[in-house]
Amino acid sequence: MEKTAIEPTRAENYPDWYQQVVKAAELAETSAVRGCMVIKPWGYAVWENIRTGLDGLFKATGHVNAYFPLFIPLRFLEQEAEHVDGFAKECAVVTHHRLEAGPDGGLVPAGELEEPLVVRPTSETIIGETYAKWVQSYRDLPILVNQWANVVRWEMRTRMFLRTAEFLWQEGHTAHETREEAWEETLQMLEVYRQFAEEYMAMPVLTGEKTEGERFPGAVHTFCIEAMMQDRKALQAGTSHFLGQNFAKASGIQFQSREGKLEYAWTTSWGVSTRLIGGMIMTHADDDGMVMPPRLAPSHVAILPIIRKPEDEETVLAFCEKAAAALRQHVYHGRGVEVVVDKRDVNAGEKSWGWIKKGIPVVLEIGPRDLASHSVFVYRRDKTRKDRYGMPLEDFARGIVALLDDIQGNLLARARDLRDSNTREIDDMDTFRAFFTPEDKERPEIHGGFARSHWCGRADCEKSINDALSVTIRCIPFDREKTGPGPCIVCGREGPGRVVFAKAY
RNA sequence: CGGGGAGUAGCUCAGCCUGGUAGAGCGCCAGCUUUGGGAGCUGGAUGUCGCAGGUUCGAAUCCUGUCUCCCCGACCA
Repeated sequence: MEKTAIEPTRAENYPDWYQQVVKAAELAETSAVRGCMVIKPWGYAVWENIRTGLDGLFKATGHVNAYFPLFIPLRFLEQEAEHVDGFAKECAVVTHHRLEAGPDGGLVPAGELEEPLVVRPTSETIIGETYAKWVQSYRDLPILVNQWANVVRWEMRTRMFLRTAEFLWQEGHTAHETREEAWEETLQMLEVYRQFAEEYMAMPVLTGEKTEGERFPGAVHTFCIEAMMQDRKALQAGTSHFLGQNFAKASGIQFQSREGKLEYAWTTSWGVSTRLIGGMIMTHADDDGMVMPPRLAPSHVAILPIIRKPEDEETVLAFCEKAAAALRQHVYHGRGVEVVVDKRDVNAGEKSWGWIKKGIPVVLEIGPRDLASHSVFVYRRDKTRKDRYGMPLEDFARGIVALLDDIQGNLLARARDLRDSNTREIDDMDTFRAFFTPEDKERPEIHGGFARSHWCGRADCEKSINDALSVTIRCIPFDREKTGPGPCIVCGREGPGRVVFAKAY
């Protein structure tokens, strides 16, 4: 078997493989603070690209950015009962505003606050308070604001990018005059997420609604994009919430309507987080490390000068710079093609494996022999190292945008194949149970996937499956009705159509 | 927060059961060799053995506490 850059491989130990990829690709590392990670430059650049891409889509749909406080007065959180229940158990609370020298030389908190402040786990309440002031009349609506921020949820169990105590995200908060308008907004933003996931991340997603049990605390309806990872588990990659008038009532967002009556606004909220990076890793990375979809890759092309004799150095480097300059003239989806010429004085193998592990879409090797033929030696990250080929620089440069698009398309197609080939319609409990049970319980192999089965709509049936198999309903697809009615996989009562069951992150 | 595993050189880990004052491989540094690709040889540097107490003449090793990481569970983006 070929030696892989990442050990263990996905098949050997998926969770461990994931950790090793994060490390080997230099995306992030653990920090001195429990549950919090340091996002390293290569990983942060991915987040910057996610932000730029999404921000453009938000602006295109009429949204603007603003910033609200990190600290939320405790009483704000208390205003919406379900919301409190949902977040109370994972809040970091600030109770003091000063440090004083303690008896044994250390520092101790002093100056207790009259009212504790909660580090935002999400901002519905503080933004609601603000909107209440902004909104007087129907003329003040809609409010279409997004915030790029960090939030803190004191999680019991953390995992790099997928669940950390502090994470970066985007939260959109909108207020509308009518139910219909808020409803449309909720679905519009879900569609933005779907488009972003598929077109930018090359990560195919299902769209649909969450069941009551999986709903955002305080929301009336929660919609989601749901992706399948390479271990066939589901990842909730983004959510869009229709909040009805719940938060408007809690925060007092009222306005005088066209008829002169005082009414509560209809609000929505929607968000995606640095978890998307975890999704990208588990969708595309392989046993040699990260595989970056070109549209979000920090850099597109790494050029490795192959210098064997000192006298070749000058001419080879000059040709590498020439190649880089030629590539940089091309524009890839609104962004100049980004090229790194890796002149580091480390050995060639380590250098090229370094870029493979980082997942850069294309590696060019350029040595003395290429100078004469004016050509480059090309490796693309979505193919094997055996598929490398040489070609004239001019042709390569002319085709770079098409090449990146081809890689992007390949990654999406590959991910879609994996998902589709591991999605099954299942109509009886024995098959369902077998689908979600590993053959080797001591060392569970990769198994399961998405099961499209009938469900009667009762929380009891959902819960019994979760209790027995750790499988949950990931989403109720919008096209559910198309599959026709059928008997619930658990109780046999008729339901209106199939829903998607899976193990989840 | 419950169960399991682990923290020893930059990295991966051995040593711990049966206490005697720290090792290997990789990486790093130097020299030579090699030269279309994760190189070879020779030499060298590197550790308050996670942290704090305790037992002991003596602790990486035994005991207690504590912190962190990983896996499973409950909870969650």
